[in-house]
Amino acid sequence: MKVTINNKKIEVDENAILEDVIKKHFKEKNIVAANVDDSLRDLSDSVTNNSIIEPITTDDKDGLDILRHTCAHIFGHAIKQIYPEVKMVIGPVIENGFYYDILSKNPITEKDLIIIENRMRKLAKKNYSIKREVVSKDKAISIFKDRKEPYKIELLKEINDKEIIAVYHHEEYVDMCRGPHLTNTKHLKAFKLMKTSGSYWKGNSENQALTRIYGTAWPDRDSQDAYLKSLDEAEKRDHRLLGKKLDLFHFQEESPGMVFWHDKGWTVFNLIKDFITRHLRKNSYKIINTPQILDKSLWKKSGHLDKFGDLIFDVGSEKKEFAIKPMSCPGHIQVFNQGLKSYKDLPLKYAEFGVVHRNEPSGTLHGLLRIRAFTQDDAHIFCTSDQIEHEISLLINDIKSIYERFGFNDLKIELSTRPEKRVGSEEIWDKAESSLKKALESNKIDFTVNPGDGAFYGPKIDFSLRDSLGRVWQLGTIQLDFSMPGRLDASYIDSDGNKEVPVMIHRAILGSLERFVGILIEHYSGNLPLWLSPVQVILLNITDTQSEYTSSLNEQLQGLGLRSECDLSNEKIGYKIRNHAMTRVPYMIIIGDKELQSKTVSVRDRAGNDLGTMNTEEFIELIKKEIY
RNA sequence: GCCACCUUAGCUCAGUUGGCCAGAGCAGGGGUUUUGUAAACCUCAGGUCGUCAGUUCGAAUCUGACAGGUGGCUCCA
Repeated sequence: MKVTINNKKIEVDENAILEDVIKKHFKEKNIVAANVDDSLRDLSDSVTNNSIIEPITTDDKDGLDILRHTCAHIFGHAIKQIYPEVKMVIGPVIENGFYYDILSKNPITEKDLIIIENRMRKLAKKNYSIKREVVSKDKAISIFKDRKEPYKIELLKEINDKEIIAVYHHEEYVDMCRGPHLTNTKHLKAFKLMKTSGSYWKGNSENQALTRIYGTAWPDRDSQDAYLKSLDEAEKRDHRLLGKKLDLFHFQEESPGMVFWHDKGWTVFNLIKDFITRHLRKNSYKIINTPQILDKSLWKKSGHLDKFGDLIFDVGSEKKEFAIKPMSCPGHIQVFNQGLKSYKDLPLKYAEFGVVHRNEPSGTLHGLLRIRAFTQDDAHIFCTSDQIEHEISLLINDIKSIYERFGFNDLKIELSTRPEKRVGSEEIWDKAESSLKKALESNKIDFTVNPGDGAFYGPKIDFSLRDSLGRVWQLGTIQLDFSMPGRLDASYIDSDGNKEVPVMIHRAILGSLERFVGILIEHYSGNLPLWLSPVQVILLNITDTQSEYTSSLNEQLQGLGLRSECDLSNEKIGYKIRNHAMTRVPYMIIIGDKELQSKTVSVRDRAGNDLGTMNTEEFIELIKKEIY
């Protein structure tokens, strides 16, 4: 029998298994599986004639996934030894580790995690062999019947009769898996159970509630430590923590999911809002404002009440039933409907910093990132179907340049198509989806398609960005709507004098301004760029002798429109520097007798760099340059 | 909304198997100090231990309900 290894034909014994062949030809110790003719195989598999064999190590993505998958099995092995009555559900690999869903009568607490983890460690240290066995579907069902694992049987029932079913024997524990898996537990050197969570059978909240245990696993201790350290780093950047430390905003229980903005946070919020407003003015948007509360009949007509009624806050008044607006679009159509519109008026762009309220389930709330009242940088473009492609092209480029201004260059763009719950005919959806696709393609944009993820009224393009920690945030959205204008009686007169229904494009660039502030805080770890810093310069005197000069400099800077403050308190300079560096003020100016005499300033930045002594004019030039 | 966990001074946290007036650091007030590049010193004040109910001679500590929060799940127009 012959196989190809390293581009060389090699003679091997009949009945040889992959492990034997690989061990003979490769020195690496962390080989966990094999790639045979471009498919992953267990090392215990037999060698097939004329195949091309490559080793897979824990340094490979596939090898690491195999290690993590086996780690999930070891978790199963351990928990069944400790709690034999637990039912195993599924245990897939995820980013950085794995999880296992189980059904347990008793809650699994953090103490249990320690106990289970210790048992896993003990099992891994035994360096036992993991045995793969290929079985028929009936055999597999009987195995899991004996083991009293109803969920495994349910999963088996869904598997095609012809598919190969493998079970893996971990001493007395048996799990089912497509594989491949480690052949020995000796490769499991670094793993940790992280947390528990609730989950549902098949991810459906109507189904049986299960317990999910998350774990992480790595080829060695160092890479695990690096991962755990990166989690700590992310925690330090948490916008909720920094929001408190930097005095930006707070939440309190009388208004769950709604922000109390403090002056510094509100300054950042308004700087972002002003920036977007300038963009709107430059691009012929009309900036409007519509009521917070509208009669429920309007929401009924728009279709929102039927689809999203649970998330709408109700308000009663006398005999009328109102709803607090969860979106601005119906309001914008009311403005459009005032006065007769001609095709010459199109495209007509209405923008609003609309404050919307959505009664999100309590469990979903998360700082500024998921709240119940937020401000959208929302706009609706009324246009003809011929104008769609051009308008979408403009938007795509606007969105990209705005993200870049805030320091985000790594974008991800997705096209979402028709969902199950939707309004409008199939023809309308076909047309809508194809115009979005054309706009993306003509701009040579890389995008992925997200089938079934569109809004109920039309398909959409979503813009996500990656922050400095590599996390992805969905922000902007462009949504085509061929339904709502008609439902709410919007129309224009075309060039032939006929009444036509306009197309509406919903678009948001930053999405929720509140959420965007949260993302910015985490991206910059609180060190906002100079143009967004609530306080840009802090002036510090050394002793009382310089207070007057310090105050007059402060007034001078404020007069130029800079956000500066001074700290004349009776404290040592080191103390003042520390305090203001911790609140992330970009520039500190230190003024002592030397500076007073020579009419100069001594400049320091928040990172601790001493920028030396300079004239006030030089300093002003320096920061003006940085602001833009 | 679902599962688990958390809630002690403005903030960050101690508080031993239930036991006299609940502790610390920082922040805050008062004083001393007039200070040169990331925390000067002294002193004072701060809390119905998330809320309500229960067990107990006695509850921050044990039990239950509720509220808010945290991590996920579901959801996210």
